[in-house]
Amino acid sequence: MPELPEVETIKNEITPHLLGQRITDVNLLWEGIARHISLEELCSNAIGKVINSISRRGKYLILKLDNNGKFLIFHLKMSGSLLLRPASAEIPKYTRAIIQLDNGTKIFFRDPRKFGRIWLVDKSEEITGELGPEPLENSFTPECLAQILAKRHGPIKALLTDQTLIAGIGNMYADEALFAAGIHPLRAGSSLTENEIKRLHRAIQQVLEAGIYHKGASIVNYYRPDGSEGTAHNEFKVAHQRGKPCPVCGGPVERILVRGRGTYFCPKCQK
DNA sequence: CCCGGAACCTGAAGGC
DNA sequence: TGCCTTCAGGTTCCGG
Repeated sequence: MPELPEVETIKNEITPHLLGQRITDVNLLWEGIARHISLEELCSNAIGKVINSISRRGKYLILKLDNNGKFLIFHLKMSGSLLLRPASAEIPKYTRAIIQLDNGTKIFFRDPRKFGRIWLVDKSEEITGELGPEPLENSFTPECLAQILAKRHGPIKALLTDQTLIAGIGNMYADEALFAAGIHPLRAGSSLTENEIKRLHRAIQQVLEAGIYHKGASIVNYYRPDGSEGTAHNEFKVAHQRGKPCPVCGGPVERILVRGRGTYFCPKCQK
């Protein structure tokens, strides 16, 4: 599942192939992927335009188009991936959209489950405006995290994955961060001590940076733009490790549901 | 405002 | 072998 480290990896790896390139064609194999705009409007606003910057905000990928200053925005949701292939390549299975560039590269937006979306907007904030702070930016401090958690009584696991509170953390990295900080996923956000918040803040940054360093986690349906897999999941200590020994105490990793989401943790190490 | 649960989707996995 | 049910989770929407 693409979360912040996966989308950051995709951004880093597509940038050299996309930056400064002109879009020569847009093809939708499933029109629902761009349901917020008509096909005609999407094509007329994208074809002929040059991609002059590529950025990430939370789990969104943002391409800024030259000439009209509009933004082409992707969200891969749970099962999406972007593959870059030569124009002559066969269309990969589950391709929902194809964007052709004038350097001969095709961007294949694959998405078996059809959750992914494409938007074209005048201002990127129309899509990303409600997102919380970027957890890897300097402005995201322990005090910032403390303010976010104060007065919130929901389980800390659910708060960490709420994109309006902090942008980019999903199910896998929330579990890893809580394990690294030694905090039980069902603790109320407001119950965390100052010390626990400091540990959690540090853990969030560490697990996300490790994820980026290992080019993302390929648990299911995540591929880098060249089709290869990331290796971050090999470093996971609890996420998707049900029944395996906790690397600290050796006890079995357990799985519970928190807000309907599978949550992996060590009941001995996380209080 | 805050919280929790259903819905959107379809491939994979498990039960019988 | 094969049909059926259940599960997976990022985000949005809706109800309490």
